[in-house]
Formats: sequence, C-alpha cells, structure tokens
Amino acid sequence: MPELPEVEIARRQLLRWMNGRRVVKAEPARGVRTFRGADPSAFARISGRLAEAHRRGKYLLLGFDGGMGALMHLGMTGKFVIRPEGVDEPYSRARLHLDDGRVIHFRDPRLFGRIEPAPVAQLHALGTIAALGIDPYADGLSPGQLVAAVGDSKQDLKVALMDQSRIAGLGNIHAAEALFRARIHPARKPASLRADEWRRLARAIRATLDYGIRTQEHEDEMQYVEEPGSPNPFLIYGRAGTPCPRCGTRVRSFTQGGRTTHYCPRCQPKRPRR
DNA sequence: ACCGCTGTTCTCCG
DNA sequence: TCGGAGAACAGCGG
Repeated sequence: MPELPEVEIARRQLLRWMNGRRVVKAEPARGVRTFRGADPSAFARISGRLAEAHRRGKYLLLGFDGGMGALMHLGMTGKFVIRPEGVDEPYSRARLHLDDGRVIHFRDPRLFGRIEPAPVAQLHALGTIAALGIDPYADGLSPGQLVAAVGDSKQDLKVALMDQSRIAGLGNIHAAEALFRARIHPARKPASLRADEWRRLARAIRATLDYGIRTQEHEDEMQYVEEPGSPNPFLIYGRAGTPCPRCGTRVRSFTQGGRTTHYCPRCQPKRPRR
C-alpha cells in the first residue's frame, strides 16, 4: 500500500475518524514483530484525543493528549480500518478503542509494518525520523533542494530517488512515475543531469505525489475498494509490454536495486539528445 | 506450484 | 566506506 501518498491519506483518515473522539483503550496485539525492539505496553498507555498527526516521508507520528504517542510505518501491507466494537479483524496488530464504540485497527498481514510507541515530546527526535531526508511537502522540493539531496549519489537515479535518507517518501511506484513524467531514464546517473532535467524532475515528483494524493483521497471518499481486475491507475508502473500512454512504444522493464523498474525507451532515452 | 510484490534491514562481497 | 546482489520477513493473487 504505502508510499507517501497512501501514508498521507491514512493520516487524514485518522484525523477524520478521531475527530472529537477519545481513545479509551489502546491494545497492542501479542506476540507480533510489529513492535520490534520497542515495548508494546508503552502503546497500551496511549489515551485521549489525537492531538497531533504528522507525516515524515512514509512515517506517521501520532501524538495523543494523554502524553503518549507512536511512530508508525505501514510496511508493505499495513493499513487502518475502522470497525464496530466486537467485530474482529484478520491480521489486526494493534487497536485503538474510541469512546463512540468504534475501533481503529492497524491491519498488517505481512508484518512488515512497525509501531514504535514514545512519549509525544520525544516523537520527532527518534533516530528513525532524524535519519530521513527532505520531505517534499514539509520541506519543499525546489530544483535546488533536489540537486542537494540526490545530486551527489553515484547510484542509478531511480535508486537514489528511493533512498529515504535523501528524499523521504518515494517508493518503487512513484519514483518510476516521476521519472516517466520527467522523461528521464531511470538508470541515468545523477551527475549526468542537466539543469533543465533537474527542473523537470522536481516538477514531476511534485506532480506525481499531488496526483497520487488527489486520486486516492477521492477513492477514499467513494469508499472505493480495490476490485480484482480493476485497471492499473499508474502511467508507467506495471505496464511492461503494453503501449506507452504518451507515444505508444512498448513499455519495458528491468531490475534495479532489486526492484522492477518500468519505463518507456522512447520517452525516456538512456542517452538524451539535447 | 511457482513467481512477484507500493518496504526496510541485514549480510556478503568487491 | 561505498555500492551491488541477495536474502529475510509473510501472505496473497495471478
């Protein structure tokens, strides 16, 4: 599920669900690796209203007015769902019981997600957060900021864009989408980009993230559920072998940093002509 | 039955 | 120290 746009949607969803409500009981599931080194009983000390809900990259920082909070990452399959009290949810790893009889579950089948409870005052200072690079919304993403963040990487451009210590929030899908919008080959080296390409890329990243948030916010309101066989919502991701939506050339894919990269060989030439 | 996967972290190797 | 490859985590869907 989660790259920056999905996490941002989850944040807004939590704010809506918790609006005017209080947590009357916080309940970590037992025996799950969701809490890793952290202390699950600290999660159980969460109470009160949701006083702050921030996002840094793909991380959520939730603070409650009882003074406790939590850093949360959705991993690959984490999501929040809200259910009536007493209804059990498969793969529920933690629960927030609200004073209106509803329960917010953190559902995460594959257990790649993570919850780190912490006092609200310490949330933003946690090492995990301190290690993140710039957040495109909280910090902005001008061409200059983009160059400063990834310009010195020796890795392939797409791999560098996915490095959370450089830019926080892009994953496999949105890095590919942004490069397609910018018409830049994913295996270009950062040092080879011209100024106009950096400008295009900065603009493309913002456009990709804005679009992702807008689209999913709409789906969220519509109570949209992913139906089997629903069309691929992305411009380039997952379209290998089908015509490029811009020029009709067959979309190609290859492996980069252990992940599949999709691109259009015509729109995103390895050797751009100037 | 096998493969791949919107993420992170670790090990091994050059 | 850096970068690349591969694995591990665990479940589901094609």
